[in-house]
Amino acid sequence: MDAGCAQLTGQQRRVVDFFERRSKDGSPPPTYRELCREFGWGSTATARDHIKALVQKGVLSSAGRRARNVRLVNARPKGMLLPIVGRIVAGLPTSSDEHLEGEILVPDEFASQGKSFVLRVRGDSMDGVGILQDDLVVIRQTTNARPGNVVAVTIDGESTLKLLQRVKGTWVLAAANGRYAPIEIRSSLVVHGVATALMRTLEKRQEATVPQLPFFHGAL
Amino acid sequence: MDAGCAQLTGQQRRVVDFFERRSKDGSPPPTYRELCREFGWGSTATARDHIKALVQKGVLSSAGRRARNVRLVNARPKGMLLPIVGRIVAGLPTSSDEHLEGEILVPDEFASQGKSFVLRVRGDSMDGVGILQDDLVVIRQTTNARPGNVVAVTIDGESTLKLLQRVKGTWVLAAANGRYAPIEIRSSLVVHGVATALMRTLEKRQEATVPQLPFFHGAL
DNA sequence: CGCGATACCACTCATTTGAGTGGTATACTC
DNA sequence: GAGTATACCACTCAAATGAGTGGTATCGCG
Repeated sequence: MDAGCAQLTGQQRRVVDFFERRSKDGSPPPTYRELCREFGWGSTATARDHIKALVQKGVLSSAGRRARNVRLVNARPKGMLLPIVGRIVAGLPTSSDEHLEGEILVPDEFASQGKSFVLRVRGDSMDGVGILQDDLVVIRQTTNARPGNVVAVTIDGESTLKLLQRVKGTWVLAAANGRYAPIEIRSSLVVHGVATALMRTLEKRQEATVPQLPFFHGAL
Repeated sequence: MDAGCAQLTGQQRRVVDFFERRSKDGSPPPTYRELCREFGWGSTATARDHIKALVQKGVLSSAGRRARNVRLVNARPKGMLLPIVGRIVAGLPTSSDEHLEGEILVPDEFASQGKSFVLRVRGDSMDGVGILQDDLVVIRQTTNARPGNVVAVTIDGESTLKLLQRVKGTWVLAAANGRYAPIEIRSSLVVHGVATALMRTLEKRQEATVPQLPFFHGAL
């Protein structure tokens, strides 16, 4: 995948780094002249030579004679913004913005494929598998699920997370918690999708009067 | 914060949307002429008028006479790439790339301030508070911690997560799990930081022969 | 040594581009 | 009805820009 990257020369590496730095802080791609200024070159031909070489190596791409149209080939965002849903009302949760709490950036590893949304967990029915109240759970909208999956369902108007199980030939929705009885599948029920990932905030940030650890030995 | 956004006219809203679309797919900002082509305008003056109005309203920004230098004011990445550390060896975990597993994009909400890294959890010592084996925990590197925080520490060469507690005037590192005894603070010990967030993959994606749910009622 | 790749230079040129001038029409407000 | 903001137009122009030509120097390879 990154085969060509190893074959970059030192100077070429530095040029790509410059493109990456620009990309990160939101600046448009540099012009030949801006590259010259950055690297102290005296001729736009030098900049063009480097761009040409890097395009050849597949690191950059450009098309046609347009200003600032050189870009990094692998400039994927590595994540996607998904809506946070507080409660699933009915039907598609993303279409109605009734209980939308906002958006959150979910890493590609957690929601790469298919339409997904983020559900804020209510209740403690899943704490047996480490899913707690107020956790954010990424739900991939799908009609397929396998035993062992955590699924988001709406049962008789109320929406929760349940563990999908197969017991003696029948499908059962179970809470991962002794205090709730498993539900056999018969009532009016909507499956929204399968839980693919979980995100939780552990520490409320209050930087007020924080005590210094007395036993701290210094990590550097 | 978004006070000015409500005062955009319909057309202005459409222009900003175009900038956002371009920004998302990685294209450089449009030129006056590209805007004209997009909206069917016949004069670059029209494009300029709109840009000028939007800059005035604080939605866009531009500086000087340069090609494609108009950009969205709020085009933050909304997340940051943090290294995933498999095991903390000694000292600063991020400096040595010995046990680096890669990088992951962490939402701003989870690691907005201070230097942080991501630790992969080993062992079950924290499953009492919903932190399981193989979870990814965001650690904010700090020398400050409060009772109740989950901290990443290295004790006698081994690094784990512990619950920081204050018991009868002494500091104690406890596991959130009955099977481990709490550790009083005296031995050689390094605090790496405080756990601020948690991320977990719930479903291993295997799209092979997935059975259709027999009870599925159709969420569209 | 010749060959190719890298890494620069000076200089030119057609196009692209931002920015300006001046004008029209509509809508809303005071 | 005057004033102001929006939303467009035609036309112009200088600066910015990508791209080209031709040249130099270094380095490693066979």
